[in-house]
Amino acid sequence: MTNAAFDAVELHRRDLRRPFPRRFRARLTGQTVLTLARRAKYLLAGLSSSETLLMHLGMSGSFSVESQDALSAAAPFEAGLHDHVVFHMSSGATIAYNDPRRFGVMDLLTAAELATHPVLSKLGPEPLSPAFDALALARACKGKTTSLKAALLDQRVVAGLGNIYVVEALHRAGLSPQRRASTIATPSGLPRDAAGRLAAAIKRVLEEAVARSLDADAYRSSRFRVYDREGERCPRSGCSGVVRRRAQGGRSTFYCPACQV
DNA sequence: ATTGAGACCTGTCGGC
DNA sequence: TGCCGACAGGTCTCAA
Repeated sequence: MTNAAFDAVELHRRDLRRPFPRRFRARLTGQTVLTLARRAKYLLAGLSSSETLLMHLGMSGSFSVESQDALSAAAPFEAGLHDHVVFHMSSGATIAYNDPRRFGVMDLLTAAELATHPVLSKLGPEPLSPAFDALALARACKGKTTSLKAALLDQRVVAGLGNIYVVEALHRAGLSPQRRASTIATPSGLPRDAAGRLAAAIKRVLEEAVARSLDADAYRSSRFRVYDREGERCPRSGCSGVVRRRAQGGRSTFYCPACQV
């Protein structure tokens, strides 16, 4: 959608998780999208005004795109339930943001606000980038008394991991979700073996997820190795453990007590 | 500063 | 069938 401009913007509420910024429609209308990027779980659209449209899908947000030829004067776009924002683009496309739980976010940031953003500016490395490795992970976990599970969900340690992929990566690495984060590093922040295994497991889990997401059938039918598999046999070859579930920080953790140490 | 618990919302699913 | 509680892939805030 780069190079398309916002011809019109419909706003059907004044807030999602937070209020929309002041003059949201006026500031967006007429602007051209020059760049599209992702950082952690945020989407960033760079605008011709040099502002940035920041978007987050929360838990239940989604975008749908209707092309020009799917719509007509006789049957124009009609916002459905939970279609909170609708973008009418100069390309003819209509883009609707739907979000039943409204945990999503949209904001408009000036270049200065983007650079100093209290969340964005503190995000950790992208897990699939070379900057994320055993050393980076060890440094970030050094001295942390919290659990490995909580540390990996902390977007300042590594950016973009959510509950499922943290659970999957910890199983892949053979590390207990309850284990103290500091134990994967030496006191000076150098990586122990566990840090290398964990960094590699995170990359592998995400690479596989990306590959699956490119195949609609594989994606729909896909399940995970331990997530949502309470009571099933541990999938690790040679392990005869049973997957357990427990609450950690209010969210479900799935793990094998036999092979995750 | 760090940490853990609770809050924010609506929809869906399983059990009675 | 309908009702009810538990739970959902994410942050943020607050209190210790």
